[in-house]
Formats: sequence, C-alpha cells, structure tokens
Amino acid sequence: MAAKGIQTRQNIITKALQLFCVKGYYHTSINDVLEATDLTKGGLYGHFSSKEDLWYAVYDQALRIWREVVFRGIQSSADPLERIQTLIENDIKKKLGDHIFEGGCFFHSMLVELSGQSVAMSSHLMQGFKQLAGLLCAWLEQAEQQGLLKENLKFDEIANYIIISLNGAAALYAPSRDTTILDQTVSQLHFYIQQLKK
Amino acid sequence: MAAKGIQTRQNIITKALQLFCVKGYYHTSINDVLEATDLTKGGLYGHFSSKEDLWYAVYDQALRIWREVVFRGIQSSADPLERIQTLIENDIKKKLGDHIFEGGCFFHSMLVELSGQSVAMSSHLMQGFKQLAGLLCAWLEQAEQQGLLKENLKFDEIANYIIISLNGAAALYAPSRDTTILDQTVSQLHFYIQQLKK
DNA sequence: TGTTATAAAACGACCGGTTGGTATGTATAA
DNA sequence: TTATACATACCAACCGGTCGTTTTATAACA
Repeated sequence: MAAKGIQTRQNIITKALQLFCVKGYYHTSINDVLEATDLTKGGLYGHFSSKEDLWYAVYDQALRIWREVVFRGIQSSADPLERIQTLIENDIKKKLGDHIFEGGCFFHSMLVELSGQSVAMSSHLMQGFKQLAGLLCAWLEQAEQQGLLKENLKFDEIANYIIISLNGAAALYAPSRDTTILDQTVSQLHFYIQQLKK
Repeated sequence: MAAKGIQTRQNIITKALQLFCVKGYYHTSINDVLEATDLTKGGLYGHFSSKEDLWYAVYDQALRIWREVVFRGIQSSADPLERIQTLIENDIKKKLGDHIFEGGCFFHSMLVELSGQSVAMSSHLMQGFKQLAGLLCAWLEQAEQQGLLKENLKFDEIANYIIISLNGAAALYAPSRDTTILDQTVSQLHFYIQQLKK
C-alpha cells in the first residue's frame, strides 16, 4: 500500500516539475497538475499540504536531477580549472541543450518569478546558488595552489560571474530555443577562463 | 480636454511599469493597477483595450527610459570599446543599482515570465535584445577597423555574451539586492573586454 | 462673463470563469 | 477492522473584461 502512495507522490513531483518549468509556478494551476497526474484535488492534497509545499518537494527533485547532470565526469579530472569548464559545459549543453528541464532552467525561471513574490522561496533558491559559488571558489583556490592562475584574482567575484553567465544563458535560450546561444556562451566562458591562467 | 486623458493614460503606464517590475505581469492584477492609479475598471479600459495592450505601451515606456539611462555620456567617447564599457556600466550601475526599474530589470523579468506564455510578447522582447546585439556588433567592428582587437574574434558571439551577462546580473541582483554583485559583474566584464584587446 | 451643448473621461455593478484550498465520503489492501 | 489513497462536491476570493450610466472639462454662443 505504502508503495503506491510513494509512487503517486513521486509522479506528482515529476509532472509538477515539468509544468513549473514550462508555465512557471503561479501560472501552473493545481488543476494543471491534476490533469497531468490523472488525480483529483483530494488525491493531491493528501500528499502535499499546499501548492508551496509541493514546490519545495519539486525543488529538491530539480536539485537532484541538476546535480546528476552537471557533475557527470567531473571527479575524473585532477585539474580544477578543467572541472569548472566541464561543469559549465554540462550546465549549458546538457541542462539547457538536452532540455533536462523542459522549457528552460527550473532554478533560473523560479528565481525570477518568485523574486519579489515570496521571500522564503526566493531565498531558498539563492542559498543554492551561494553553495555553487562556494564550490567554484574552492576549485579556484585549488587552481591557485597549483600555480595555474594569474596573481591577485578575486575568486568569489569570478565564481559569481560564472553563475551570472549561466543564468543569463538560461534567460535568453528559453524564449528563442536558439542553440547557437548555448555554443556561444560555452565558447566565450571558455575564453574567459583561459584568460585567468598564468 | 484631451490633455487630461493623455495625462491619466501616462500615469497608468508609469504605475503599471512599476507594478510589472515588482510583481510581474501575470501577478499584477488589473485591480492592482486601479488601486495605484485611483481609477476604476471603466476608466482604465477607456485607455487600453486589454491588459496585453497596456503591456505594449509599458514596454515602449520602459525602452524609452532604458535608452535615456544607458546611452548617457556615450557619444562623447570616440573609442568604441570605451562606449561598450560605458554602456555596460550604465546598464548595471544605473539601471539596476539606481533602481530605475523598481524591483529589477523590466526586460529581463518580462522575458523570463512571458517566455512560454505569450509567443507574441516574448518575441517582441527578443527583438529588442537583437537590436542591442546588432549595435554592440557594429561597435566591435569599428574597434577592429581601428586595429584595437585581437585577430579572429567572433563579434556576434561576443555581443550575445555581453547581453547574456547583463541579463544574468539582473536575475541575481533582483532577489538579493546585493550591490556587490553589480560591482563584481562590471569588474569582470571589464576584465573580459580588456582581454579582447590586442 | 455667464450659459449651454457636447464629447471625453471616469464610474461601478456585473459577467463567466478560475484560483488555491477544505470537508466529507468511499474504495481498497493489509 | 483499520489506516491509506483517492474521489467528489463545494467554498470564498479573485481573475480579466463588458457595459450602461454619470460626471466633468471645454468649446461655442449669447
């Protein structure tokens, strides 16, 4: 019995993730989710206490998926700068290009939509970006210790800028679906990181 | 007589622009606009045939404001690369930092919210970004003719990447209001453009 | 300068439809 | 028998938009 419940709960999350990505959070109605899951109100609200509660579950799922996609083939490389390049390429080419999140990037879309609407949810998102910035920072420090970088670089600044570029690419790719944008961003970020080297 | 009508129409646009920036298009109800303008339904719908019609008027206003802010002190510099730097600094420090659009950047917010919702409106926005890309491209070509740039640079790629960076900064600044993000983006974009020089 | 005609401008009740959410009932599997 | 899982009917609030009516500003005329 319990298995059935978990299964439907998971299905709700999966379908809601798709809808949130394509239509946005507010513009996805509970009825949209019900239609996608072949459920009714009572069935859904047995699993989630509110739409916002569902969103947090969807966020966790999205984070799990993103991590899987973006950290693929990263431990293999000892060079921290190469790890950064791979992460960037995975984020743009795989996350965006392969439409892991249909209709764009879940995190970026939610960040923009929820900023100014829900402090709780948007700061939840910001926390995730801060974690990523911390990771990039750590990798840059490793690169410095290996003597790969120019002097006097500000690592947190660089880390933030990379994240900003990734978000910008998501913003412009979503409406156009123009894959050259992805190639160009990867190419320019590659150039940018090369310039950090000694 | 006509003067009164034009005045209220302008006031509606101004207040709607603020609301769209802070709350987004769909999450701003007609009632929100009515409250801000001290009007009633009939009064507003005498000036605009629909909410979407109002949006297009707001877009024009936003573009006018943006141009005013971002092209300030640009004709003065003969160096095209300097013009690009000034445009970037104006866009980030003035448009975002001085909260010209309260709550973020109108164009970026709308692009994300409307992408996947309204093809007409989001492609209207994309057209604007394409125009800007064209301008940046032209300036880069000028810089090349002056012999300022490295060989074999792809100008459209660079132009798109700058626009992407500006949008990314808008995405991350809006929820955090952390001005260091602005400084960092300007600083890194400055570094990036320096690397394009011979 | 005061009066009146006229059209612009604003009002506000109302529409059908949708929103997120709840309370209650029922089928089913352990 | 009992808890789980889902269905159904319903709620008040809100959505964008319409429409007949009333107010108001101005131009023409006396």
